Amino acid sequence: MSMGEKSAYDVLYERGFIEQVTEEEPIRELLKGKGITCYIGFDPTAASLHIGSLVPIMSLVHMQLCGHRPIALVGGGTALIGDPSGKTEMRRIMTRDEIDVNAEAIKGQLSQYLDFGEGKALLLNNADWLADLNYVEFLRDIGRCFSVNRMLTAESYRMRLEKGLSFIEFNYMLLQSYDFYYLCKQYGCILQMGGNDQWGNILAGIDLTRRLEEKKTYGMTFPLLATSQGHKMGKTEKGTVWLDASLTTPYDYFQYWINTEDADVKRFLSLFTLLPIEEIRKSEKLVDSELNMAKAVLAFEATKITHGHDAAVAAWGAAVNTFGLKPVSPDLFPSSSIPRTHMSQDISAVPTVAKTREEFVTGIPAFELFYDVDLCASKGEARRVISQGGGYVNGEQIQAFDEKISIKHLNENGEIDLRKGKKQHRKIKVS
RNA sequence: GGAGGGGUUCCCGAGUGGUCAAAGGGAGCAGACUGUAAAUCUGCCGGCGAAGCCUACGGAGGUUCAAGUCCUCCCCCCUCCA
Repeated sequence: MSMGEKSAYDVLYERGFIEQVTEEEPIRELLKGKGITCYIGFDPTAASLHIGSLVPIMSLVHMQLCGHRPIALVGGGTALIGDPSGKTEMRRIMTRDEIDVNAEAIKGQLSQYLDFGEGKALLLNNADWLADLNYVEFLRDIGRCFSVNRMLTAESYRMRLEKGLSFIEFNYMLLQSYDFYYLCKQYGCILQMGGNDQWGNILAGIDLTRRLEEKKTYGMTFPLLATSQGHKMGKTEKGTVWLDASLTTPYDYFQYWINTEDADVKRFLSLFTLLPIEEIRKSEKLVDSELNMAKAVLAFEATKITHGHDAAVAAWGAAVNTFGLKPVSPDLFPSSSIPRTHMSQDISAVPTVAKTREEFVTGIPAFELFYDVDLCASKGEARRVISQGGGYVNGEQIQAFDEKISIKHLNENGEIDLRKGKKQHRKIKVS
């Protein structure tokens, strides 16, 4: 490795990934080399990962880029139990089938980010070794290594002792510890990473591995993702932004990032893009329209990583057309592949609904159309929104909620542009 | 197993038998101001609708002209005691 090259630790540190490590110096040394095997677990509690998982995912991406071997562990087995960490109450217990379906979907998603080619990374499911454990054997071999007294002092459990904690959840820590032990033994994994709420579970795994294998292992946690407003972006929050294109379109995904608060731009560029940190640092002093360009770059690069270059370009193009997004100056973020000039009128990324010409001959009341194209969740909401001045056809504010939208609103391309508020567009293609 | 306290609309949380689609806060949506930002202010915030109707307060029954509010049984959660 050449002198100037950054180690994985340096990269993760300077990009703001590291919240806590078990032992800073040894880990720093360890990551200077190559071929370290590390792992992060992903819970298959939903059919798709969401933005909250992006920090762990990106950390694995960096590890791989630095020549290490990440293991992405889908928690098909642990999900059967339910992790109480960071939860204020017990989660619904999921069925085996639900979890299996989710686990498969998540495997596919992780493949978008990591190269699971031979020896480069591993994609495992802990159901493979947890589901068939024998209870008595497990208690004798693993259970004896855990002190209940000590477990009760863990923050994640202490919190739950106020509200109630079931025995099944109390065992989660043992299973996750067993995972680490297992991965260490089978794959030589010596570093477990995860969100900061995983700190207790990670420490427990390190202890177990030392007791059973007499091997030294390490842990690292990431800050839990929140906006500078303190809003969580977790999956239990409203408005979840999924990584699956069918749940959150690339266009909406792009829009999510471009709406980033000013104060978060630099941090998010560091965490969610692969742009060189030196270029990102320069974004700190950007203001006004240049800061918005930085947001465009953030949105573009983040969308590219998740949905690919073409989808990112399409989403960018739609933003240019719809919001008059300015092209990014060539001297800002030179490493970004964001298009720097306007291109042809491609706003295909704006959700489009096909309609027949007949439907518009007599005209359709605006509120019904808003409901129909899914801009509003109910006709009642549509009435309210339009009555309050939040409805637009072709950029013109709609005056009455039952105003008829008809063929006279068609533009030269045979389209009608509907808009709710400032940001939510829907295009109607009439044929 | 015993005693007590709870389960309310997306979340938290108030709720005297009628004036409860249900206070208040948060989230969300829209308007103004802006930079597709934040902050702030304003309006909205179960569904369908012209009035009005329908669906909701853990579940099932019951009392009543009328029940989130009373009774019975069941389910779940919490606290203390065993």
